[in-house]
Amino acid sequence: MPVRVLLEGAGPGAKIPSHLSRVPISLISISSDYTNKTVKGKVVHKGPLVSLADNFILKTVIQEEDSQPSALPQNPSINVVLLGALAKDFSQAVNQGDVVEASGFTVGKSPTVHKDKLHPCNLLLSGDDACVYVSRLPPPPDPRSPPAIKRSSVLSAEVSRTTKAQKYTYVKLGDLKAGSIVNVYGVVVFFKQPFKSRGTDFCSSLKIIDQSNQKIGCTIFCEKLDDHPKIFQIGDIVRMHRVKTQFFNDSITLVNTFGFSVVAFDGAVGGAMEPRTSSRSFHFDQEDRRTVEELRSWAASQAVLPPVPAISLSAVQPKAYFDLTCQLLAKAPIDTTCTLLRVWDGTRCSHTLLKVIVEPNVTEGPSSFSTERENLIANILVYDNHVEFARQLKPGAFLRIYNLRAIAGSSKVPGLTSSQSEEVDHLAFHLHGGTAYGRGIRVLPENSTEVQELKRVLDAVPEDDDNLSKLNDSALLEVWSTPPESLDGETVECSTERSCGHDIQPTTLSELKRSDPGRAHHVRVQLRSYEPRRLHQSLKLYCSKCRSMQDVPDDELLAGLFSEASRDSGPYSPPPWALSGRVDVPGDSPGSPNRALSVHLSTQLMSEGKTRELIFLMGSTLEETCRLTSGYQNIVPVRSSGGHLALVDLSAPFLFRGRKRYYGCRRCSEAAVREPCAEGVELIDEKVIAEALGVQLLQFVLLMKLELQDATDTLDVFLWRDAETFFSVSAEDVAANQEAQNSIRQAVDFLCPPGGSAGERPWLDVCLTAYRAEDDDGGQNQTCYQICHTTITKPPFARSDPEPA
DNA sequence: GCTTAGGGTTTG
Repeated sequence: MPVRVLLEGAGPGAKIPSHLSRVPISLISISSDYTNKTVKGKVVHKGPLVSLADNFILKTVIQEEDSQPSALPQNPSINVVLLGALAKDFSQAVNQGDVVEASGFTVGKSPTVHKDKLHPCNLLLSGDDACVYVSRLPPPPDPRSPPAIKRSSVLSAEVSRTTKAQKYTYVKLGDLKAGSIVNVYGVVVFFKQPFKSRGTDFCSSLKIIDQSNQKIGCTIFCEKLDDHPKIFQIGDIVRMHRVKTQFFNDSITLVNTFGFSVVAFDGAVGGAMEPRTSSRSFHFDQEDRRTVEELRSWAASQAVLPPVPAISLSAVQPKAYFDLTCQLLAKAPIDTTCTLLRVWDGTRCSHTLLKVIVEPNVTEGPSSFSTERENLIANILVYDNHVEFARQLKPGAFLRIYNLRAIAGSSKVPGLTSSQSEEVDHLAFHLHGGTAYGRGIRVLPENSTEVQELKRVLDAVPEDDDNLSKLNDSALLEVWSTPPESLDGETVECSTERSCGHDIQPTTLSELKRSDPGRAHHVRVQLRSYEPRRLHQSLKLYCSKCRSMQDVPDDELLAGLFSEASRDSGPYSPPPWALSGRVDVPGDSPGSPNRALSVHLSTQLMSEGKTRELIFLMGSTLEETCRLTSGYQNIVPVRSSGGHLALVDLSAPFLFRGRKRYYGCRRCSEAAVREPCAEGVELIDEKVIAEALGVQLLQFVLLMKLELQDATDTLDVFLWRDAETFFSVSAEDVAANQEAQNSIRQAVDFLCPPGGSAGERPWLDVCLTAYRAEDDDGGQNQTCYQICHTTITKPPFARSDPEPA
């Protein structure tokens, strides 16, 4: 068994072999030998198990665990690619949050280092030597925790749970009876972050609802914060195991009981199914996935959910209560009941922010910032019970602060010296004492979508010394933010243009929703939001034959496939039409040696002198293949299989042409290595080669879901068939070059500025078609909308190219 | 040892 689960106290044999010694992730490098070495880390990302024709591959990211909690904002993380049975076992046995130790790995260069900024190397685990150990250790000793006997009982409960593979049943909230122990699912409509109770535990308070429309209050007592529900916002979905029902004030409430566990999920329809849990093992199958999806779509269609009060600093108005997602830059104690948190979210508040003077030398983090930066920093005063929590926060942490109050110009702010005049109408922020209204602070995990989104906004803020582009203001904004005065009015300048030629009057979204499908419509709208937020995920591979759509594999996965393909090169006989030889691949750095790889060429092409037009290349790494594209127009990677030449698995590109890579459909291709017919063919391109190889060529497409908005309603529409027209970019270019990717990012940021309010979003003239489509469950027909014949005409601000002063 | 809290008409 390549994945071994180690449990403390499980006896000999459940130990990592003593001849192995551990290497810190930070010290991993290409040149060293890692025989008898291990790498240990916490699984911070676990990718899906990808099944290939005769293999499995899985990508994960592990992070070095520091013995001191939260010493650094980020410990070193490294990509790990697992292949074969190991990938399958890992997928089943290991959960995000587990600590794993790997041995028998090889070290390669990480092809995604520029994108993910993780370790420059990756680990490849494949073959018999590779092994992953999963540590299921009890929690670190805690002075307040009960003696070991309790821990061991918790641990044995854990073991029996994992071995039994229990099937859980869930009770609908409308069917709860007092005096039983149940498992439930629900959508969160109210929550309080865990707070210290008067007893021994922290207490979380939730209210959840489900399709039975019954709202149920839940109280969770746990000593460890990590065992509490990880709720980030209203609409999140929780699954709780082993809660007891009891009557209080004439209604049923839920309280956790022995063996309690909870998993939380983002509530967004179509969002990631990333479980938030501290459980070391938990059951989650297709049925659970469906339950979460059903709750998501049910909640989305109901008006039961209170609005999420999350806004950015740019949208804050005096006296408002709101939730803020932000990064902590610095903090300073004010007095025993009050602490100052200095935070930002990358957006500029439209009101001047109050400055708070603190005593010198008490600030943790930078004590001052540039004037420009100061204008983006909100000063938050947290009081009473929150002071204790704030003390544990480290500058750099990403936070969500709930029920913040914006207060204009109070001269009574503690720490404001008497010599400082009252600053009228300057906004300060208060987190009042107590937990009413869910007041509290939560540290958001680095890998959460919330933090990813925030980082994107923060990254877009110009550097400190920049003489800040003044493009972002008045004159332009006024043009963009003027709402349409009438639907046919010419008063609004729009940032898109229709090219459909339909002679129809613009309609409102609410009218459009009432009309029958099968027609085209013109609307004037703003872009309220879009998915996927990570734009590279909008690039897909589409098969025009079977109409399937799939994600584009990332380089980490591809590198693993190439590495795997080069591993098992048994003897083979090249096809009769091929001329075989060797090609020198230069080393990747000046000192490193060249490698000679086997290549096969078409005799016919050779005879025509076309030696550089097409090679079949064996045993290359992904990187080497890419490097050779400068010398050969078409490179088809091949391997030996069953004594013959075969294509590498169709999960990998079957063809490299310059920076472009071409994929084939695994379902519709009957691939074999054959000689292309080059007679009378001007240009040997992907189509010629795909045809020769029996490959059904996949097409790069862009697929996004946009939420449009006008004064009457909002509407989810797809941008797919005409996505290239919309962005004036080809999907193939997006797949191959960064500039095309950037142009989409700029366009989207222009249509929907990060952190921007509705007033900052330009108006768009859009042509939509409405059509009936079967939904995923196969039964119900639903009306879908697609943007067509529409092009963005206004170029985004050239932020990187400010006007000379 | 088997409590703790049980939202909410919002302080500084």
